[in-house]
Amino acid sequence: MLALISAGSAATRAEIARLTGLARSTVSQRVDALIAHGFVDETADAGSTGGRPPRRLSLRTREHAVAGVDLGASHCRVALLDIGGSLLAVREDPLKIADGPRAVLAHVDRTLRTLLAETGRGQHTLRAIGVGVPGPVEFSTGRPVDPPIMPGWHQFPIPEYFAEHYGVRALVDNDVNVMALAEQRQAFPGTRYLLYLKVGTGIGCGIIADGRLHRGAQGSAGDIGHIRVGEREELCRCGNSGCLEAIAGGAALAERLTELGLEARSGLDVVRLVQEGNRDAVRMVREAGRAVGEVLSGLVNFFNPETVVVGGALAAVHDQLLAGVREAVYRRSHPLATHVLRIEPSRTGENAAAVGAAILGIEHALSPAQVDRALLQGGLKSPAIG
Amino acid sequence: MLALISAGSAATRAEIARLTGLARSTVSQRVDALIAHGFVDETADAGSTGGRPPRRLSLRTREHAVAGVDLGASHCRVALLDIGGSLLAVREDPLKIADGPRAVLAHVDRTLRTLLAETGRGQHTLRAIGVGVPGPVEFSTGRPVDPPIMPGWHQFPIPEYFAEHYGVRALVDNDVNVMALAEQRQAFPGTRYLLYLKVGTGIGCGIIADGRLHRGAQGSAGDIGHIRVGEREELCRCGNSGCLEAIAGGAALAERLTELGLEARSGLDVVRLVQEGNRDAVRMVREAGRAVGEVLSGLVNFFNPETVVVGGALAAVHDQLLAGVREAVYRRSHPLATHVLRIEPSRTGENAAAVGAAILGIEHALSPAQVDRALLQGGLKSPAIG
DNA sequence: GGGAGTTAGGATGATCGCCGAACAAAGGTG
DNA sequence: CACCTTTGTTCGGCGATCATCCTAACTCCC
Repeated sequence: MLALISAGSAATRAEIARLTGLARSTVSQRVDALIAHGFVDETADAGSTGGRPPRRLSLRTREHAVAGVDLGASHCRVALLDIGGSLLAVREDPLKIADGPRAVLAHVDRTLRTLLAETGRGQHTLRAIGVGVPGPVEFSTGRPVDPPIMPGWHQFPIPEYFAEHYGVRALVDNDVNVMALAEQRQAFPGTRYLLYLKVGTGIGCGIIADGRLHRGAQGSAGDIGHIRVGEREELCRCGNSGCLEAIAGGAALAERLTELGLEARSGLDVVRLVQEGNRDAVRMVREAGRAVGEVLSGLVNFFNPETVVVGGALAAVHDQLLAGVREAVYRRSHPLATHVLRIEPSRTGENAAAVGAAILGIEHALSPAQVDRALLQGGLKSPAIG
Repeated sequence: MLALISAGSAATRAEIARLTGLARSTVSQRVDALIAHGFVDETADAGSTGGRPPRRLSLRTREHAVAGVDLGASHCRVALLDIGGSLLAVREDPLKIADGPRAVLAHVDRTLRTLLAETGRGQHTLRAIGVGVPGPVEFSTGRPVDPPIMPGWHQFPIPEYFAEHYGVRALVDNDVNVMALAEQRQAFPGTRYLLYLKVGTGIGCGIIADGRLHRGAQGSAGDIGHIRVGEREELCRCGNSGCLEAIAGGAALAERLTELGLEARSGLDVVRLVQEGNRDAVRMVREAGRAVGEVLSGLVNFFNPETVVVGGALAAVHDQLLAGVREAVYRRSHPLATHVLRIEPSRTGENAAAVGAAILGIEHALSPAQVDRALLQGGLKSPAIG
């Protein structure tokens, strides 16, 4: 009872009927229920096309908000979206994730309350929370699993924390996964097979297969930072050598530029140098692109995606990076797989992870099961009917 | 109206009710319909457990057969299975696929009629045909797409051929895909994420994600034979160098053994030499295993499967091959991904592709949509009722 | 060997979701 | 102003499912 959430993309009763194939009467019945329970609003009439003008339906965005939390190694970004997917407010603060879950989540809690207050939304309008973390997570329980850069977070029950404070479900996933989700849902809605490559300090990959996130058996899918490139011997912090991350990761590039006597502590510095036209930095980024492309060419053959999106800090200089990536991929991958393949820079920008996390929350809140549950419970703040 | 096909795994009415959560009355009603239309048989009572003994239900295997066709570069294997998945008969003949679709399909047609006759099944009992071919296929239309070793097959409408001759749907897929399907359905039924690695003349990979075949955007997923290994420079027939297939494929190994003065024309000869204890051959297979493992370790990080199955001609010497594969994978892959990872030799044997193709047919024939259609059409040869 | 208890399967009336047809509303068009 | 088009609503009906009750068939134990 509810494929009708297509109202998310705006529709009238008659349109829904045509799209879903349901009888107009049935659609009316269900829409009435949704209106009565405060999920949907009837806005003004739209123009007629020769007959009675339809009444437009829209999600009641004012009363249904969702939060997206992007936790990085040294930052914390919280976004507030309405259930229709519009960004209402964002805030980023520097914050060491190594401070541990209690401190970090308390900060998120404070920030979220501030954002709710600033946008004039009551706490009771929050429907779900999505969280992206920089490490492996068991999605079903929302607990990090041995995350290397998140000391103290192993098995910490993040969803329980938010359930206590807000009484809503929290969905926790790897940050690269939610970025892939944001990119696919917002920039490439028709694409069913998409890879999101994040080239930042480290290198990771979010996988959309058949329109859904692929997390793999243990939820560690997409961990491509430690795939070996060629016969190279660069030492990696993982203990192996020749890892993609140790060759093309932002941290590795910065380190090598420092050895050349340049001022570079992180991937951002590398980007700055490239933008300033430093030839060593440009060469190095292009080289990194080739290394990424070499690994990617294998993944393209294996996975056969329609679209590869390259994001992360280094994607800011995508002219240089993508040139190397494309070069390697088109040289090595099978023509059938590259024939219609698109390799493009990310379009979602710095809010990608926070928005992606929020999308996780939105899709949960709008899932048939959740909506059914809400309807059965007599709605939320239903003006009429119980 | 029909999750009940679990009868495939044998069940009684009461069991079905418990498993599906449906009311016992509802189950009875639907089972009656299936019996009336000849899909299901009521066999003898089973032992009681303290109450009325249940009546066992089983698919009416005598009246519902499915064919699986395995087309190789130089062989053609046709298998006849009943709808329950039991192998009734197989036949393999040498046959050059390069003879073109007309000649090959005519041969399949003759073989299939022979098998039906030999097993005493009428042609009208055939419900579907699955076909595995050694090249890329657009699954939805069942047409090969620029298959390199199948001259004359490009865009040939295989399903139409069988629709004409038998009036049933034919499902055509890449041979590695159907082998992966056979392995997952028969040997690892609980595994949701599985890779099937075929190491034969060439090297390919079938992918099961979330329990279903992953074919990718253009249906070319799993084409890993031309992923580059290290910095090696072996020339490959694809025009590139360092391809996995050119290093570890059976054809490449045979060629190199020939250069050493040994008698080896194909992967089978390599296997024979290894079994005879030839040290060069053993070393070479182990080396090939390491090359395969190096590529596989990347795929394991990326895809995070539960199980990797190694099949194909060279898997006959899996002691040597798997040793190399495991060595490379456990050295290079992330612990989280390899923690519960199993790397095992294929269990399905030489009938894998034919049986997998037949499974494709069985699952089609038992899909709710197909069963509904059959029920609406008044059954097939229903003894009573119309 | 005959009840008591247990489990399987069948029959019946009620309920729920959905559909189709008729109808009312609201606007165009000549 | 009559007539058409399109939208949305009302209402009776149909089919699938469920809960309940009932019968069948068997075990176990006194």
